[in-house]
Amino acid sequence: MDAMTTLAPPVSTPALMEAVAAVSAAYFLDFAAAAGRHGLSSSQAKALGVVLEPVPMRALAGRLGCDASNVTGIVDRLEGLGLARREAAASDRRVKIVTITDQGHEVLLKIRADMTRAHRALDSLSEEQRAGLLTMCRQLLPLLGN
Amino acid sequence: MDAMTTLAPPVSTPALMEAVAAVSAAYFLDFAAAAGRHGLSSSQAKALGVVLEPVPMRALAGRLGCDASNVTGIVDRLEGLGLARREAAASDRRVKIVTITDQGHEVLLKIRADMTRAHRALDSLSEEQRAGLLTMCRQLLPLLGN
DNA sequence: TATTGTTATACTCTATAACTATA
DNA sequence: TATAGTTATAGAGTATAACAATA
Repeated sequence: MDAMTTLAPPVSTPALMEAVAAVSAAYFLDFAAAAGRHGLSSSQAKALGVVLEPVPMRALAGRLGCDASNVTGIVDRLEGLGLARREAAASDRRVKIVTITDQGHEVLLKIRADMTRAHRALDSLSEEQRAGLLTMCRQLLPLLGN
Repeated sequence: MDAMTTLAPPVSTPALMEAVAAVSAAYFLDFAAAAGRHGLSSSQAKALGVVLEPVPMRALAGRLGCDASNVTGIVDRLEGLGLARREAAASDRRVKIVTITDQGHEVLLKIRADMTRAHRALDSLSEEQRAGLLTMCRQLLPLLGN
């Protein structure tokens, strides 16, 4: 039994949610700003990260958490910028596979390298928030079958 | 200087970024879904959370990470739903203060309660979501000083 | 019949620029 | 002159519904 365990009491759910919200908000704003500096919307940049591995349009919608009809426009614009491309699937001719291009890969790496504020956001968490995240991880692990 | 501080030093690593990205994506999708169930967009719900304390329009824009011109429409819709209201500032007649209403407070609490339930409903997670959470916990735990 | 991707439609979010009323 | 909020505009994201091609 270490000191951390004794110091991390049953953290209230609100405190835990605050910690996650604080980190998430900082991360999202940072991500959107970094994408914008490289001429992409956050949705486009997020999609670019998903298609690092070739993904069907439908599955991409699932990963982005939006309806399939939206993916058409998002991939249209990425394709127009030369950052991704559609390819026909061999097994099912209804399916189109989205793949990142070399140029897209370069842009994605630049965006990720640009993200630094999220680091500082996590560093600047209050001790209660930090304890909340720690407790969350400890509670989730056994529930996830670990 | 207490034990918590020594045990949880500031950390900045690529693994940490991945963990933050995973938790942020999960949180955002959860938040947007919970807001939608109560008839609000994620921007509207986020704004509602900010104005728990009265906030000038300009400051609200800063907190939302968007241009001030957008806040007009967002608050218009919240006001139309009876969830927030504008009030004149006493010190500066150019300024309008946005405040949450009792009804808005109720809706916000329902949304947040909804998220807590969603986070706890691990059984309903997809395999992909489950894997993402597991990875996040494993990466975040040691970096938090455990 | 069911599924994949697309299109059409309508609403919201977003930034830019111009406007007003205050300071 | 500078600032707070609004309006006008245009581009992008979003869901719903309907459609053609394919399974």
